[in-house]
Amino acid sequence: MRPTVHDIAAAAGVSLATVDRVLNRRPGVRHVTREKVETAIRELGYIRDVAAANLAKGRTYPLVFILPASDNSFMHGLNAEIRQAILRSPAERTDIRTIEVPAFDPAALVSVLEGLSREKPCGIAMVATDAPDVRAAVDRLVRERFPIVTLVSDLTGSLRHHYAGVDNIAAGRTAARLLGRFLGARKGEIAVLAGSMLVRDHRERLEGFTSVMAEEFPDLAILPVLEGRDDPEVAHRLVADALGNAGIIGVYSLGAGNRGLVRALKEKAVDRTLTVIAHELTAHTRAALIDNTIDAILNQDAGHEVRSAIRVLKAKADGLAVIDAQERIRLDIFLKDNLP
Amino acid sequence: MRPTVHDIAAAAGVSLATVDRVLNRRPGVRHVTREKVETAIRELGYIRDVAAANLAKGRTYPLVFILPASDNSFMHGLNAEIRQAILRSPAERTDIRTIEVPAFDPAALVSVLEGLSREKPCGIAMVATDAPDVRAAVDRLVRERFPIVTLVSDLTGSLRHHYAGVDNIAAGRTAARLLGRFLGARKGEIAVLAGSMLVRDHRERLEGFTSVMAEEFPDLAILPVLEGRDDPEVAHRLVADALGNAGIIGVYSLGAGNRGLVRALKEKAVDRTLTVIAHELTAHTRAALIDNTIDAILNQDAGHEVRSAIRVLKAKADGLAVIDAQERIRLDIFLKDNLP
DNA sequence: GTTTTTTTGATTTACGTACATCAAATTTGG
DNA sequence: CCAAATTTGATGTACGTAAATCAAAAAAAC
Repeated sequence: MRPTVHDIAAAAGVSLATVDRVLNRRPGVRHVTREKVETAIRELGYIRDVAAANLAKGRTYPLVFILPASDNSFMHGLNAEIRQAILRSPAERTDIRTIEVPAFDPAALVSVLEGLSREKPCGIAMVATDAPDVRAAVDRLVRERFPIVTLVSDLTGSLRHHYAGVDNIAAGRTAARLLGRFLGARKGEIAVLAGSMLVRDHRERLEGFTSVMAEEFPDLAILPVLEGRDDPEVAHRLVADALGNAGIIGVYSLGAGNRGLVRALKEKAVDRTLTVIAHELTAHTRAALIDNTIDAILNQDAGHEVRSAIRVLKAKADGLAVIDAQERIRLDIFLKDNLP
Repeated sequence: MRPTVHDIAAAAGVSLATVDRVLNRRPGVRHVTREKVETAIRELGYIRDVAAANLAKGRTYPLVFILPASDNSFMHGLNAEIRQAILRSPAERTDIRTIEVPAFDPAALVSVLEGLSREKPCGIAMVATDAPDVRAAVDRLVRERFPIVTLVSDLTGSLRHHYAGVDNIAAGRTAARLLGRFLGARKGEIAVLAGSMLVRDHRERLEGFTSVMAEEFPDLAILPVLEGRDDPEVAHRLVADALGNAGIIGVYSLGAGNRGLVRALKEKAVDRTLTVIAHELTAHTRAALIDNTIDAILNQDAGHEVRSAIRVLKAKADGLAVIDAQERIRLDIFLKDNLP
């Protein structure tokens, strides 16, 4: 049988109350006594029964998710996954609240973060906007012992405990290699459609993409980036215009707004064999992959990201270890054959 | 606050004991009373606190993993992941035992399964060998209310509750499309290295591969399958021989034993531009991907499979729902850029 | 050595559920 | 209508931990 607090007390020759004081870092224990207890804990291999502890504490996990108010399929999906998680709240003892902040607005994000230090959630998940002020606010909260994970978009250089999202540089590199290999020995130009270069994940994807293109596919020239602001209408216009250029043989869409991209491709490129790689599996991109308008989709699974963020925050709140391999968010590559 | 059994008792106007009888399907409750309680449960939205229930029951989950005694990297990896899970046992209240059976030996597997119905584990995970006897044995255990999940290799047509593994037909199709697209417009022959056509997952991968090749890449001819028995030495000999054929421009290795494949490629194909797709990310295939000997690796994550199997078995044992999207084992596609 | 402070022990209640026991109430059969 | 059988209630203990109280013991300060 697994040892309990009683066994520890007996082994250390102290009372239950003292063991409790040590376990829960309560004051009033002499150093030598604390050592005795800790030795007993180590020797018996005691592990606190988290379920029993949470029961006794009546613990719940108030969590806050901070999301940008962006109107695109991916963010809608992310929201939906958080709602699913809220439905599971009773069973998971979580109490999840979402806060929407204007997208790409560091000041707004900072003020929300500052408000949180009064509210005392036991964990914060946030889609980070990359700015020095935000980094400072996050670091401050971490120092106040709030568990924080970044979601989808990271805040490198900050003290956040974990990042629940894909490696966007790797994603861009992968897109480049797929596109390059699919195009074989052909020469030509590549159009790149992004949302905005103000967003870190988009910048990173582009960075990864261009570096592999430059290193390994010198016959493919990358045209100036089209910034579609994740808006289908804007994306449509930009892509439609760009396709006037007959030298384009490939397209990489690294942001959202793919509905517009697909429409432009169907209107302007029926007679051409374009190779197209896009991000995020949505109803539109899925249909386009199936009808061969798109050749491959790179995806991050919003459901996994949300569940992982919750697991990590709970573990941090309890001071427990996380299974790193389990929490790595993988880059999904979908061809028409392995769609879920 | 979440309603408790006390609230249910009060709402239904019965005693705690009666609520308990209803909740735990104990006898001695009149039909009308049972209805009253069930109504109260529904109306208050009562959900049993599984942690408290397990605490009270002193519940553990004795689980059995049945694995083939195969000596290849993938099975070693799977074993390692199960050992990891065993290390987590105290925290997860599991009690995991593994049983090795001779590979590809339905009779041995059946006799192990029959032995289990006496041992009463609360769940069984097994790498299935595809045979009618096995199917029958599994169905028998399912009828005796044992939760059963198949691992890595499925047993379609049986009553198993869940399959923790990838869709191998989709994997084969994906391999074909990747290979076809990478080869572009080139014509030539494709060598296929398998472990054994007696294993269902290998048969399915081949089936998916050949069907996409036939449909979409008619210029590529598939040579007769080389059966390497997942053995590096055999694989090396077969591939080295096959590479005497100068018409070969691509290789698909759908089984294990890739160490031999890689060695053969390095010896015989230095001067040629072969496109190679292999299964399972191991130290050898990873190195080969990085040095461009292999172009893409398809992988199933053994850690995810094991953890998913455990989660599903526990949920089934408790009669709880599983999050389907979370338990879908995805096919990983690795290029050298998105290696973990 | 006495007082003050700090440390430790003993004990109790609580969390939400499971499960057992025994008595009381109700229903059923004859 | 009575006896037997069934159903229900009341109650207590247990699971492993948290957290509180108050008394007792030990250590530190004077």
